[in-house]
Amino acid sequence: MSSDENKYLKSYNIKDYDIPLATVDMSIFSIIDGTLNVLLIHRDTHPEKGKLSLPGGFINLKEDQNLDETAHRKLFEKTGLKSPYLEQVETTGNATRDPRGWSVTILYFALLDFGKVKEKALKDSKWFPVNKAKKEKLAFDHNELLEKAFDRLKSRTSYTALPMALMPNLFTLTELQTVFEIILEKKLPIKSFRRRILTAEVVIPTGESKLSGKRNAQLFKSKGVSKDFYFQRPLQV
Amino acid sequence: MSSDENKYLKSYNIKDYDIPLATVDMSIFSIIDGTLNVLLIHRDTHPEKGKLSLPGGFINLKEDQNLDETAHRKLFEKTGLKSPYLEQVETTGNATRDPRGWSVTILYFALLDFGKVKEKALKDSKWFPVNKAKKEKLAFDHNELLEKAFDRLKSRTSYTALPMALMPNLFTLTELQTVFEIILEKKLPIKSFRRRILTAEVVIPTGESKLSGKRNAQLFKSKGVSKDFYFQRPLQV
DNA sequence: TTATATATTGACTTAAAGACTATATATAAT
DNA sequence: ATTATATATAGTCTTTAAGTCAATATATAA
Repeated sequence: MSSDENKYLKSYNIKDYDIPLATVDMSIFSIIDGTLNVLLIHRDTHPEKGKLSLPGGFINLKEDQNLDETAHRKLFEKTGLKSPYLEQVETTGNATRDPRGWSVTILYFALLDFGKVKEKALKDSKWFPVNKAKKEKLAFDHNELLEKAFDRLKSRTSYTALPMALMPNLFTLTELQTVFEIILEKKLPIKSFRRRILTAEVVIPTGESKLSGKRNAQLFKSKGVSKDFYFQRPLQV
Repeated sequence: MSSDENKYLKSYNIKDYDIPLATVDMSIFSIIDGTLNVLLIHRDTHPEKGKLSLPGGFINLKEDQNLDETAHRKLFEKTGLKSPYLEQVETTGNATRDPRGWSVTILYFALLDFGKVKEKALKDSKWFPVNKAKKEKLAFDHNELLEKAFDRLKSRTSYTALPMALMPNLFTLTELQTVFEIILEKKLPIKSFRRRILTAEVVIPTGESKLSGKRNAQLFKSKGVSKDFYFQRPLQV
């Protein structure tokens, strides 16, 4: 680095400039009782005090090395989970979304198995079925953010195996299909779904089958959920 | 708004907090002489003075109402164009990418017809073939940003008609196919490509055909490039 | 008039999804 | 034990859009 640049950096003070607020917000999804749920926070500080919002907050410049760490930190605070599926959705920034001024938020969504959630009884947070959450008047522009996150999840579900990240360690293909159907809000053809999952080899048969119901079903486990795996064709619309 | 919240907002001063820098960077692509090019800037200010970088910069809290406006403003400054195709790619934020401190950048890519570029002779900016740009040592983490933008363009090209945004007003199907091939870095089957474009009706025949070469080819114009149009199936890999 | 290059179309093949039917196997009722 | 019932699982035909390959059309140039 040149001494010239060094001089510049020494005299540089970020607070001499007008810059926007920057936050990370997230839609944390899980399946509870056959319904897609999202975690909402009851805000007990200004602004928008008293309203429900998506979990999120400021980047901690000391603790967070990067944005994903901010997201993971928030996620851990609210769920006690270290490594659920996490994906960045979109960044929204404008002059009006926050009464404190120009504000930018980086939106993530997370998928997790509700059975693994540690912090089930945090007083300020609560799981809402997505359809109910959509009807609430959320803080800031969080209704739009929730919609964007859900749309992204829905879209991904039509050509990836992401919903596996919502499943418990062991699951049947019927259970997996049901979760796909919950997200897509429509029924899928059984044979087609099974063939798709099986030929893609995104799932490992445990042999150790069996479960509830009438005829027992084979139990599978996920081979790992990757952002980069795509089925050859999307599900028909 | 409660008077309580009013009081909070009055006492709120963003400069009391540690917040990251926020910038918008963009990969502006166009086709020049049968090659995919990207616009780079010769930096004449600190930091990273003297290096090449993607165009971009700070959000202007006074002028820009939202992030897309920031991106459009930058784009206009560098190309003189008001409405090329613009799409947000991803946001990168960490403690190390900018020597001034924790920094967040929202990455966009733009596609435009080079023939429409007004500002062809800006002294600080220059078009580079993407393959050459990749080999340059760009400022900050802009090599990674360029790669992300290009990867996104490539991916989109396999299941959308986005590359139409790179075409002049009138073009033949062969010319369009060539642009797809340039981006995908591989040949495509002719018959298949034409059928795909034609049955999707993303293009309007002008009747007024004719052009260079041996046998004359029909001229088409774009029906408009939409982020939300998807072919039923992606191109085979 | 013929050669050549590029444009354009016809028609067969392939792959993965959808649709429908048949079979298998568990529990519960008789 | 036998039968009924529900769910799991597999077989197979159809459909659709892409890939493949070959044939035809129409400019320009020799």
